[in-house]
Amino acid sequence: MTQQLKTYKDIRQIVMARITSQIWPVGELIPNEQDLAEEFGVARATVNRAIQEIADAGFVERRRKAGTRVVPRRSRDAVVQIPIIGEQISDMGRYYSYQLVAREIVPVTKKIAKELSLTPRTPAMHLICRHFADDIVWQLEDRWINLAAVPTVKAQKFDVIGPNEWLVREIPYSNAEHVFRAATASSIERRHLDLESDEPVFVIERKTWQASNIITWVRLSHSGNRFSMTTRDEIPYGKDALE
Amino acid sequence: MTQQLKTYKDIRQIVMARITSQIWPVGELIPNEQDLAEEFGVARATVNRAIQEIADAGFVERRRKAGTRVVPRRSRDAVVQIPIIGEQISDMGRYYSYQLVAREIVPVTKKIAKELSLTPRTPAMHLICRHFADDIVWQLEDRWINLAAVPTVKAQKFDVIGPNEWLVREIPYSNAEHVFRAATASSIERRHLDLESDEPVFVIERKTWQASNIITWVRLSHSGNRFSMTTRDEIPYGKDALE
DNA sequence: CAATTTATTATGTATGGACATAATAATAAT
DNA sequence: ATTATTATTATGTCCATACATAATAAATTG
Repeated sequence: MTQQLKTYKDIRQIVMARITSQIWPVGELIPNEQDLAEEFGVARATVNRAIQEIADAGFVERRRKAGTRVVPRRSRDAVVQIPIIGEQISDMGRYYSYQLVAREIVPVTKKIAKELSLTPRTPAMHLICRHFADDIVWQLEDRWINLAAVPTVKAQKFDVIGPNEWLVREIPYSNAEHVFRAATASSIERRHLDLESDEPVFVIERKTWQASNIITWVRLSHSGNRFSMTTRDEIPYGKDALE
Repeated sequence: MTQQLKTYKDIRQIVMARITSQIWPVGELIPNEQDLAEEFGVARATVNRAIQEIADAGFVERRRKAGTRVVPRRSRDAVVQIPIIGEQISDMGRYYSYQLVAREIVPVTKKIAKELSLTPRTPAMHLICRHFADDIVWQLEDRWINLAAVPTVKAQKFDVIGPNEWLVREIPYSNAEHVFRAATASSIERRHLDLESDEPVFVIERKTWQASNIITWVRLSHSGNRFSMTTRDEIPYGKDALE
């Protein structure tokens, strides 16, 4: 009521509603910007902004001259938040603590050499840490750090702050690759994760790099019985015009 | 060379580089739009568009009057693609096939009643299917469909096309919640997934709904030894100006 | 009829100007 | 000194217009 003129958010919301309600079904061309601008009583630039964002979110495809088309719902994306471990545990309302199990500078194994793109037997820093939620082991961290990429790491003791926290502060912007898998627990994991017999582990492996320099590789293991990852993905642009 | 004037993508790229290279470090205010517009020789609207997108990607925070600030790298997001199973297997260059193991309309169990928000013992469609890659079982699908939300499902036999494919076509735009976990194989999974002894399973559970109507709940299980999920997350706006 | 050129069209991007809005700072009033 | 008012500032949004660009359709040519 208080609102007469339509904003680009209104238009984004209306267009999105027409797509999800299949007024404009999958495969269909939607009206061009000029027509929509007239319908809504706004400038073409305003319509353009609204539909651009919908296209960025992947619901329509736009091609010059051809127009804008509703695309079939592609493979679902699930945005998984890989949380900072301490924050995650605090958010659960539990007490977080950290323990350094091992810290050594040793030649890389063949597998790690490959992961870090180093020649075999180059020295690297190897760390093993445990992360607790209320005195229950929540995560076992098995990490290798490339000394050439992060020379300052040699001065770090990691006795009070964990390597992840330190690295995020030292190298805030890096690229990453994650692998998620279910695995049978290794002997190290059985020793440190306090597992029931035959309990599987949920493993997250992460490699991070910056401009082709591989910085670190880490394997994060969790009790299969106690750990899961959840994501909730809602169709965007639902009703933020009412905000 | 061929390019004299700066586009909003150029500016986005330059600003992003200054952030990742810590010329503008975490916590710092960056110059205001007017100043940047003058520096780059463009209109303020152009700078606005560039920085808006960087803000949407979560690298800076903008507040009126206060200005634009580089934010600390928050919890990592990993965008996991939950693929359409058939496409995923074809993309691996393998032959996809599908088998319906069971199809029945039965009262829901207590657990499923909760997942689908139904009163206990309401009838629902229960399906068990197997998805193969070159005659190896790749995925076991255990699905429940809410008959009230999708009445047309009763006419579907699912003998040649899988329920997921059918549902995506029937209800293209729905919200979803995913849970990923590592689990010990159940007897059904051992029977149908062709597992080694004590091999864990990688489980994806998905619930989908549309406007508060829960449509379906599904548990997708995979061999822990053969299955993993990978994501690669790169810092955006690196060099698309060179495209 | 096929191949090439030209016109048309929808989207993509930029501009300068305008006004709105939220947050802060400065000022005035109690 | 505290509180209420007013000014200032950076971002948020919109407009009308202009021109660029990619894709397609139409017209022309060999």
